[in-house]
Amino acid sequence: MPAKRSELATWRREQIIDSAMSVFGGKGVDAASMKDVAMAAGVTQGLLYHYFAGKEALVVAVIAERGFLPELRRLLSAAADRPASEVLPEVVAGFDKLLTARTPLLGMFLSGAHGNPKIRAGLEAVIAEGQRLLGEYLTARVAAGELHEHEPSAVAQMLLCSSLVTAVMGLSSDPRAKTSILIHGLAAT
Amino acid sequence: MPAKRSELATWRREQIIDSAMSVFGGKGVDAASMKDVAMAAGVTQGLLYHYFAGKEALVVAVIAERGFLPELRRLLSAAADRPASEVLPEVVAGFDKLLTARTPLLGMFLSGAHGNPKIRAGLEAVIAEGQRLLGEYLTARVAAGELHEHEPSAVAQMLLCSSLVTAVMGLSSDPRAKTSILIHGLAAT
Amino acid sequence: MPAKRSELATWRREQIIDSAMSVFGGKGVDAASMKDVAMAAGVTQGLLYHYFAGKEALVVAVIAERGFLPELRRLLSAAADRPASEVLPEVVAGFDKLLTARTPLLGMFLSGAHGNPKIRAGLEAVIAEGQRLLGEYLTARVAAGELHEHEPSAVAQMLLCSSLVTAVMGLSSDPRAKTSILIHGLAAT
Amino acid sequence: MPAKRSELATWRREQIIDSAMSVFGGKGVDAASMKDVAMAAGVTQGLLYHYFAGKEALVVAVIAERGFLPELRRLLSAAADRPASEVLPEVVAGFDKLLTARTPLLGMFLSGAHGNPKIRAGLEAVIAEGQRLLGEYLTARVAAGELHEHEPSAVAQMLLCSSLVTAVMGLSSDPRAKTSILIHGLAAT
DNA sequence: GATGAATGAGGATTCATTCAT
DNA sequence: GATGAATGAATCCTCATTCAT
Repeated sequence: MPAKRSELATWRREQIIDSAMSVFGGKGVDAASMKDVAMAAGVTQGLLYHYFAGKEALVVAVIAERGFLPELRRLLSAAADRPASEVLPEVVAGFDKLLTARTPLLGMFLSGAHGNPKIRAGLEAVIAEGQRLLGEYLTARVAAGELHEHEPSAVAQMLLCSSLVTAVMGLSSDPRAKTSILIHGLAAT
Repeated sequence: MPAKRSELATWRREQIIDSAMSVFGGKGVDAASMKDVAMAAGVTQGLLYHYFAGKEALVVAVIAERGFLPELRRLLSAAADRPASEVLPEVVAGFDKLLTARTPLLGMFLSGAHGNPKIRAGLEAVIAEGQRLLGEYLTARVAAGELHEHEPSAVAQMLLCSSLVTAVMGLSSDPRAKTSILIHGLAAT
Repeated sequence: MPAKRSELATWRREQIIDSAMSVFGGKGVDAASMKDVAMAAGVTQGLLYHYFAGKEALVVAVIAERGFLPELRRLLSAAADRPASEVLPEVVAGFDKLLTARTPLLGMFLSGAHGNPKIRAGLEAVIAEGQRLLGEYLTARVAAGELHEHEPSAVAQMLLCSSLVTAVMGLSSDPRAKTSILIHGLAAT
Repeated sequence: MPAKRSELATWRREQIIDSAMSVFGGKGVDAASMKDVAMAAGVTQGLLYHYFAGKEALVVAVIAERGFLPELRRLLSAAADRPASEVLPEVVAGFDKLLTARTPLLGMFLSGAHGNPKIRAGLEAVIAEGQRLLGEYLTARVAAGELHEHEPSAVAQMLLCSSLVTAVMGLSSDPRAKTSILIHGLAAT
């Protein structure tokens, strides 16, 4: 709780966003009321509207400022010259960790993606960017002669979507098994 | 609209369930009001409560009577003696079709899975059952010598989760590419 | 459950009235729904309206056909030539028993007396009649020289009202103590 | 309608409680809707829930803040050394006046005592306390030699219950007649 | 910056009643 | 006599939002 006025303001903002994320994530965006958020943040309802134009703006702020995208980019900026057998398990494990570390946000995506276009856009961005970045890496490995020609988006989908669903549903994911199968295939001999 | 009274009653029930599925799927379970459902079904709100105990009961009825489970079972009861290279693409394509054919239900799962335990249970059942059935088939193919030893649940997750997410998000899925990669692997040579 | 049609009809009527009395008494007239009554009677809602014009008519029927009035009259038709010291305790004890024996009806009076004029009328009738009958007896005893001149309605009120309230509230009543005090007075010597 | 904000708030609260008391008393607690209360108080329905958690909380507030108990206590704190022939008529007349002065509250008790445990508790408290206080006084008069040994609760019941019922039913009560009979008895000579 | 009183529309649900079968 | 499908109005309550203080 900083002393300076302007710092206190931004601190309050962050505090509200954090509370909003956990409340929205906990009960679902629709089911959560602004009163819930206000109480969780320890402020009055009125103050919420001092910092955010409304509920939707608060949702957007949570996605924009707590979204997975920046970390996802860093995670998938895999060194293009390291072998897939090393990089892929790392990437999948990292993505799993990223998702489970911020389950409330994932809950927001799950519950709000349908009705709220803003939330949906946030979810779509994550998937599209993940698919793109992972695809780039795979293409590079094909060029390097490690992997043979294939449809990179299919691999990206299989990897990222399974992480997404397992995180959302609380299932266990096994990055090593998945990547191993993908690289060596299932066929005998 | 049948003539006999008892038939009309069951017909009404079905009609309400269908309307509920599309309304819930369209706006999300939380955002959709019982009034919406009533109007979509062309009945009064009161009648909804003559057939269903409440909103939740209606949701449960939609899941129970329009759920993917029966068709999923039929779909995945793949002949254990046919090769994976044939069966897997069929299964994935079939699952894709099954999901996209009933997008409203998928929307319900997406929007309601978080807050409503009943919906979540329905979604979990679909995933668990799919994983189990597909796993059984793969194990049989390992025994038959077509595939080498592996973790079947990892394959099932990659296949089914990617179908799930692509259907939900309206992305395109390529069953043939996915299964081909899984069987032959990505590694060069 | 009699065989003949007309008997069955009257039997049903009684059955409905009994169920209505206990349901109305149990939850209060307002809080009890016609559905509650129908279920308690083991009939459909529709049939209720075959026998009674509506909820109010059912309430009136319960009061008219299960009311305290007939028994109250029999009870208070005390032999005018028997001494008050004998009659009064009998009467009060009898009234207490009458009230507690049909608590549901008492509950109806309590909960419905205010809003529903019909119920209120029923309650007023019981009180007025009790006051009148008891007053007559007391006047006779004054004439017989057993009691001195007094206001009979005051005695009736003290006796009957205390029975009413104690029955309603589930308190214990002591008829012998009350009547003894009334007859001999509280004053020392 | 005070100027300061905090005063206005408490004023509103009182105003709502008053309106609630008269509305609940007028139509009965069950029959009266929150809308009725809101209109009577000249506020919107929503505001009711700003001040009170719900209908029941409002009922409880009315009983707690407008109940008879405080005044009843003051009334029955009769000087233990004054003779019963003086005190008793005063007390009964005072109780009569107290009850008739706040008929709406009495109506609430009458109509709501059955279903609502909170209301019932309020009514029971009034009766129990009245019985206790009056009993204490009578015991003191026995000790003073004015009255002979007797069951005080029987006297209290006869006095208070008859006042209660006559007030509820709008009957006339004659405090002097009642107390005179109680003190001197009915028996001739 | 911060409060909380106030609003008005909308939510799920219940209910007495009717009527075709 | 009996059924139960159907109605529409009413009920309690919640919510996002505004604004004077």
